Amino acid sequence: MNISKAATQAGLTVKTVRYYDTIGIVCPYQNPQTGYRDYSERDIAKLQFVGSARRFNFSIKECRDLLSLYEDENRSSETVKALTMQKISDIEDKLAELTRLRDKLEHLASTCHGDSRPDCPILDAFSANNPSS
Amino acid sequence: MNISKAATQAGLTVKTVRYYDTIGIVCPYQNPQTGYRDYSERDIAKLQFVGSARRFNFSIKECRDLLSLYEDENRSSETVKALTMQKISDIEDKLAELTRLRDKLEHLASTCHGDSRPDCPILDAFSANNPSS
DNA sequence: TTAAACCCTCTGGTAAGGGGAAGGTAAAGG
DNA sequence: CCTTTACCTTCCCCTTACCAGAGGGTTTAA
Repeated sequence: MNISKAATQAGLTVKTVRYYDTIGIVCPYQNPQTGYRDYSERDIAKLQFVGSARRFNFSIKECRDLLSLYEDENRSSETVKALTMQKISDIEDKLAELTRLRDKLEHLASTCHGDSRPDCPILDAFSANNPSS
Repeated sequence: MNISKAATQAGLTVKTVRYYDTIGIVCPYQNPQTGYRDYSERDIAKLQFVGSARRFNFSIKECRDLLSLYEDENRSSETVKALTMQKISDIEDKLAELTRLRDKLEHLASTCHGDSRPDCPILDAFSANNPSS
C-alpha cells in the first residue's frame, strides 16, 4: 500500500507517516529502485496504534514504549496500566493548573470595566512587583 | 543593573532575559565597549510585566501586544479585556479537551485488570480500527 | 504520449527558550 | 598589583512533533 493510502487508513497525514519512518517508529519496506514506501497490513495497524496513542496525549517516546509492549506477545498489562495511570495523573495536574489560571484571569476580567478609560486592573496586576502573584 | 540581577528581580532566568532582548521584547542599553547589558528600572518593570503575562499563559506575541498597551498612556482597557476574555475562552477549550481525555483514559484503566496476563483493554482500544474512537 | 497526480529527499521553519563552548570583563582577596 | 573566581558576551546546536515548499523522479489515466 502506498503512503497516502496508509496515512488515510491511519487517520494521519503523509508528512507524519513519513516522519514516523525517519524516527524509527513504523518503518515499511522501501523499494530500492524507486524509493517508494510500501506499507503492509501490520504497518498500518502500528500506524493506527500510534495515532490513537498520540490522540490520547502520549508522547512519541511513550508511544515507542507502548508499541514495544503492543508487539510483545508476552507482555503484561500491569506495565501498560501503570503508564496510563501516570498519564492520568499528569493530565489532572495540568487540569488543576489551568483551572487556577482561568480563575485568576476571570477575577481580573471581572474587575476590569472594559471601556475607554486608561486605567486597567489587568495590566496593573501584570505589572505588580511580586512575580508569584 | 546587570543581567543576572535583572533576571532575579523579574523572576526569570538569564537565558530568558537575554532572549527577550534578541527578539526585541525588552532591549536594555548595551555598553559598546564591553557588550554588557545594563537594565534600567523601567526595563525591570517591563521584564516583570512580561514574566507575569507569560505565567498567565499569554504567548510572546500576545505579550508584545499587551506590552504596547501597557506602555501606551492613552490605551483603553477594552482591548486588554477582550484579549483576556479570549484567553479565558482558549483555556476553557483546553480544559474541556483534557477532561474528555482523562475520562477516556480512566475508563480504559478501570477495565484493565493490571496483572501479568497478556490481554489488555488499553492496548486493544489503541489498536482499534476506528481512528475516531 | 502527455499531463495530472503521485512519490522521494532535503532544507528550513515553528515556540520559547536550555545547554554548553570559547573568550572577554569585573570584583574581591591576598 | 596580581590572581582567582564569578560574571558577562556571542555562537551554535538541542528540544517536540511535525509542516511547508523546492526540486526532481514515477505512475496512472485519458
